[in-house]
Amino acid sequence: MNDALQTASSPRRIRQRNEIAVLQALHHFGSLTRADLARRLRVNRSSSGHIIEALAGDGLVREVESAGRGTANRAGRPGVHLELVPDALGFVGIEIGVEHMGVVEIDLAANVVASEIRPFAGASSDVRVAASEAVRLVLDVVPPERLRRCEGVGVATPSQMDGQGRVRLAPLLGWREVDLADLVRAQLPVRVPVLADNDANAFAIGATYHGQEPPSGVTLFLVMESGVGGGIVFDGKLFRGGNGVAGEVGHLLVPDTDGEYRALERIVGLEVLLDRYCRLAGGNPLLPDLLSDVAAGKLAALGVARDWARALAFGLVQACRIIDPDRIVLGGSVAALYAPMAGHVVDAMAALQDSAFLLPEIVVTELEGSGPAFGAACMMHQRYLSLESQRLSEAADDDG
Amino acid sequence: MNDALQTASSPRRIRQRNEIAVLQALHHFGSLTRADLARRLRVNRSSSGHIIEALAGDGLVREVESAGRGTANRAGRPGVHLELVPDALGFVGIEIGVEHMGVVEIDLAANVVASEIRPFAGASSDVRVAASEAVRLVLDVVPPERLRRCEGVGVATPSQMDGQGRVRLAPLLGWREVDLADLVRAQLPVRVPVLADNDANAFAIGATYHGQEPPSGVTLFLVMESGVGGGIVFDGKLFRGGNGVAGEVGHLLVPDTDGEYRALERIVGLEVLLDRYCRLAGGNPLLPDLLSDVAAGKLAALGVARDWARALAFGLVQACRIIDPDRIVLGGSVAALYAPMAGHVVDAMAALQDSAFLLPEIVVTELEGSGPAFGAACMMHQRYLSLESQRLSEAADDDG
DNA sequence: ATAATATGTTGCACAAACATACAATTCAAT
DNA sequence: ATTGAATTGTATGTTTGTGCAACATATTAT
Repeated sequence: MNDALQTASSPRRIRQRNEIAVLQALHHFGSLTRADLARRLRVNRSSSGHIIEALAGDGLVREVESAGRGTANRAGRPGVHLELVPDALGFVGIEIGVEHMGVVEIDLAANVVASEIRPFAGASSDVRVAASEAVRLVLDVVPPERLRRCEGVGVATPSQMDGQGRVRLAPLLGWREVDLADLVRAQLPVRVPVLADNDANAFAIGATYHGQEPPSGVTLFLVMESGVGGGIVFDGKLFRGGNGVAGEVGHLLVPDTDGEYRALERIVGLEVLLDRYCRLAGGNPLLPDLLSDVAAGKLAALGVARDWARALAFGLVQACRIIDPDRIVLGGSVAALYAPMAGHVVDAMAALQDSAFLLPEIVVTELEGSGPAFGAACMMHQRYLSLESQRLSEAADDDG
Repeated sequence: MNDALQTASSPRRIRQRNEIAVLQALHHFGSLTRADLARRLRVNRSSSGHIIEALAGDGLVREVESAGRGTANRAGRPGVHLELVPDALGFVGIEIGVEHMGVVEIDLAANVVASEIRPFAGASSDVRVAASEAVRLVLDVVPPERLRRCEGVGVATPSQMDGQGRVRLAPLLGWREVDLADLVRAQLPVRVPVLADNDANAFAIGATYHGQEPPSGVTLFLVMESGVGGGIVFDGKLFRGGNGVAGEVGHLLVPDTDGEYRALERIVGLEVLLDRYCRLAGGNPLLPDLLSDVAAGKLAALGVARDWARALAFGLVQACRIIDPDRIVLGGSVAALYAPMAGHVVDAMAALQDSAFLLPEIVVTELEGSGPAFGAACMMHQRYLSLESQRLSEAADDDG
């Protein structure tokens, strides 16, 4: 992060780089032959073989047993397909939320191997308590032998982080200026890299990890619950901004129905939404009620939903002018309202912006288990596949 | 741009990479010794020497004659300072504007060696005419022997570009779907890389090039004239967005004094600003008139300026929520209004945003000559110092 | 003057990729 | 069925570029 500009190559770091490129390629494309890899990485076939040999020796890569005969439709000797060894390594993600705490463990192939969610009174807990609770949950979920293979622990919290992963301010948890990663690291029985990040950022990375396509372009990610968080993913990597708080779409100023400007999350957030519907329709509706009423075409529900759509559209248009995403991904429980209102949102966006601009594709993700925890694990997975830790740590740093 | 993810290293490409790292370091820090470079690039002193030897052989780097005795305040043999050979190479930037056309030539040290601005009826000219006019201007300004050393030509226009440098739409020039770079390339008598880009983007890169500090963080750049363009620079590189139209701050929706929201550039743009002042104060004021009236404390002028400041602040706050810049740079003639209104803008921003967010530093640049043309030249300079062209082109591409 | 410290250069070793050749394996055509 | 073309994986030797250690050099401090 600090030497973003000038990176020099050393004689054996070149191999490190190529091994990582192979791991990345295998991760994104599932299974490739040595010759495929040689073409893709622009190296000689023999070099590809050497690199694979080293990775196989480390147990990270293996040959696919019987790849099926479907591949051999071309003349020439068919190549042997290679794949990552899923359980060679593991990565753990922790989400510390306001009401719950979640842990997800993924393997080298980014498959979820274990996960659990547990109630936790985050709003009234000290940071140290939260950290030790989180570590206990990890130890409960991840057996010791898999923990030994763990190559990274990520912690996601609803908080503003500085660039170095310290918590600057977490109003929902009542924390400020704490090195959460350090606390967790100290409690863990194994010595692994621990990083903390914003939950929306983690969620964003997790959402891009599902698809197997090699990440490219700019994706704006929104998590809509009580608040509205956001993250920007650029060519598969997080765009954090100068102070680590980029993508705060929920704090965009958007005109409300009364003409006043408010933060977007104070218009389209869960509580506000239900509160408004309650005022029109009475009762004590929950989100599923609103959704079914919208589906049933009830006027009050449609009115609330239309206002929601208009505010969301305004915020999205603003964000599009700044970062020009080619994809917007909506997550969180409130995102379920998008499906019936998609037409309204798109129409409102088109009406609000200059016709010369393109509208990005907008999709909704279904969030399973703990999205931020999964994302936090993915961030460590991504980190492992990008020139850190691993064998590079064997070189002793003796720089002042 | 396409292989953003997997890059592999070859055995002699490592040298290429290190040579570029040396050139970058010398560019950013002006003059360094071989030992300085070795430390900074984390290579051995002997390797540093070899790399310098090769670069000196190519005439790109030379030893500084007499560095003055100020350096030798430390024990030990003093190092020999090295510097880029400024006139070893050149880069040309062209701006094709609505009313004028500009050319700037810079050298390897990014110093301006030649520049000229010429009137040009861009709004009523065909693309081909514009391209050949631009090339003629280049040939007039850059003597043949320097053109032979040219390593890149950049073209900046007020237009939406796609990711590959094609003009998608240029309403001010009446163009659409043209490969401008290709047209210019075909007319040039020498074979050099030619790239086209948005003028605000070019301006942004040019503005970051002035300071000698190594670029880091996120900078939002605004050019305020009749319209308001913008660019985002992230660790010294442009953030273009998914479709190449990121940073369009001028199209942000901002509440006007009448409560309606409009595109920012339709509130703070030059013509609108003067028009409003005219309505209040009468006459036919120009920008300097408004500026001096503001300085003199005339109420009408102050009122217009305050409205301007409020709208600008709103737009900036919105942009900050999305990309979280640590620096905002204002350019263009209208930026002169910022200095007297800085307090108002900052206060308005602070009032509009959550107190948890930091306010970025806001500065104003003085624009000399043709900013976009200079920036376009800088973009080619930057490209040369970043793993393209140069000796890498000697490898024949035989990939399908 | 001598010691200490830092720089630049030189000779040698090593790592890793490249180039080429060759065996292996499949499809297509005679 | 046999041959030929195409493609993969591996083994040879070569080239390149860096790291390491030693040394001469140049300057400051004692």
